[in-house]
Amino acid sequence: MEEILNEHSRASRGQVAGIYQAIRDRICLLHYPPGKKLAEYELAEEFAVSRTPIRQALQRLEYDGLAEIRNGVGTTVTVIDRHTFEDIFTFRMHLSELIGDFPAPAEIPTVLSSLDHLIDMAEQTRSDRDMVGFWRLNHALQDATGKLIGNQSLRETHTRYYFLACRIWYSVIEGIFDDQSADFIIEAHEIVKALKAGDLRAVGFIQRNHIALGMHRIAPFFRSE
Amino acid sequence: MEEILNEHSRASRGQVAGIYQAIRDRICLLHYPPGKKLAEYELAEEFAVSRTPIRQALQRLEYDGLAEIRNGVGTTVTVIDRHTFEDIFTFRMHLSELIGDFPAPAEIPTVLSSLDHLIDMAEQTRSDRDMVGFWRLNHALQDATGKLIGNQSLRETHTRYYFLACRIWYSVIEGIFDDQSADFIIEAHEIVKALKAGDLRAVGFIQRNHIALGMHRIAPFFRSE
DNA sequence: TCGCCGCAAGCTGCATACATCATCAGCAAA
DNA sequence: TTTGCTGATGATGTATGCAGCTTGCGGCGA
Repeated sequence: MEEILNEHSRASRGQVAGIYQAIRDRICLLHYPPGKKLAEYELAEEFAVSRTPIRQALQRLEYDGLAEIRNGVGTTVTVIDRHTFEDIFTFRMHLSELIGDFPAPAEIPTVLSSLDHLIDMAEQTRSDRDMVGFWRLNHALQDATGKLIGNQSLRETHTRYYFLACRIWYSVIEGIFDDQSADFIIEAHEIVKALKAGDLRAVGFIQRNHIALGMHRIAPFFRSE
Repeated sequence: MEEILNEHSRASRGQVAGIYQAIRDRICLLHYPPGKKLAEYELAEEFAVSRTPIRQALQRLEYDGLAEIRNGVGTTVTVIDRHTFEDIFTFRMHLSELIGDFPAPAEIPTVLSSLDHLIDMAEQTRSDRDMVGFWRLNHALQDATGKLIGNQSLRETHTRYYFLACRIWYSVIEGIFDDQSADFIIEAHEIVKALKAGDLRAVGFIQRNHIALGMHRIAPFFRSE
């Protein structure tokens, strides 16, 4: 399988960042499902580097809560139980509510144009049932709304827990794709409307409601497990 | 100079955690002031390990936002400007407000007894003008309130940004010790009262108000710089 | 005297070898 | 049959040497 993001092509400086991102994306896309063993030596061979930068990337992933390193045993992708799942989604809902408390730092027209583009692509991936494309659009939406957050700490945390959460809904995306992609487009449209009205607080609430929708949509899959 | 927390005494297992904690505490206590160079080789010699575990600890500190690693230059303690300072404190205020939204996971009586003990010690450090002791009590209060947070993600974030913030007020503690220590004791008492009344939401608001007080107390020091 | 170029020193980034730990299969004794 | 020991195995943890980057100083030329 090809790389989702061909980031680890740059040669000397900052290999770790690219490797980290590549592995993180694989985890989020369930190419590396929960419980999957992440052997340092194998990854080192694949990325054509030594174990050292791989270890750095894995340690960052552990710090993110995406991987678990046990001495003498190995590194595995973390398994998320229902309780943790609800914790993360609930927390993200609260975070989104805070967005409106800070003035937007980015230029609104720039964000609006990227949102327009994003909506167009979303219509396409929806009709194509392109899961990976849809997943990347979620990244893009996350990126766009992140630019509207006027508090650096909130923005960091917002991003951090997005990456913890995105792989969860991706694990059940097959069963909820129609609803989820429809809501995605609605969400993007609503955000555009809110932005045009200059109502940043509404953006946060729209996102919060959307996270809640996703949470209730995913929850049944956890109960059945 | 002796270690503040003698954590790096344990031999084989998890050296990194102890080293990380030791360096973090030094940064928070301004033993390593902003801009201070953290040379891997020196630290390796001091902790009697190789550069490898030192590098791990420094990378975690960088991820925390406490250190900055630049290739070919060195690792330095980050400098916090006024804007970042306000971002962090404001965000922490919002986080504290969320505490009341989740049921307390810990047993209240346990927390209450540790708070009682904490108040006694606070009176002592206040009359002794014991800055380091006071700093450790802040850690303890952070720990105690952390046990009241019923959402793991919120708890993690709460702790994370505490460590980013605590070194800031410590840098000006000399000028505000009397006010700060007095408020600390008041805060602890108020939290005890709120807990006895079963009003967890009040705990969050008390903490929020206290963070705001600290923020306004520290802000003038930034303006003069 | 001023400015530019190049080299050298010091630091982090990376690769590699070795140490240590956790696990389990296999065997022997109760 | 069960239990407990033991050695092999494969993983991560650590030490160390070298490569590459950044910076500053000194020398050289205008």
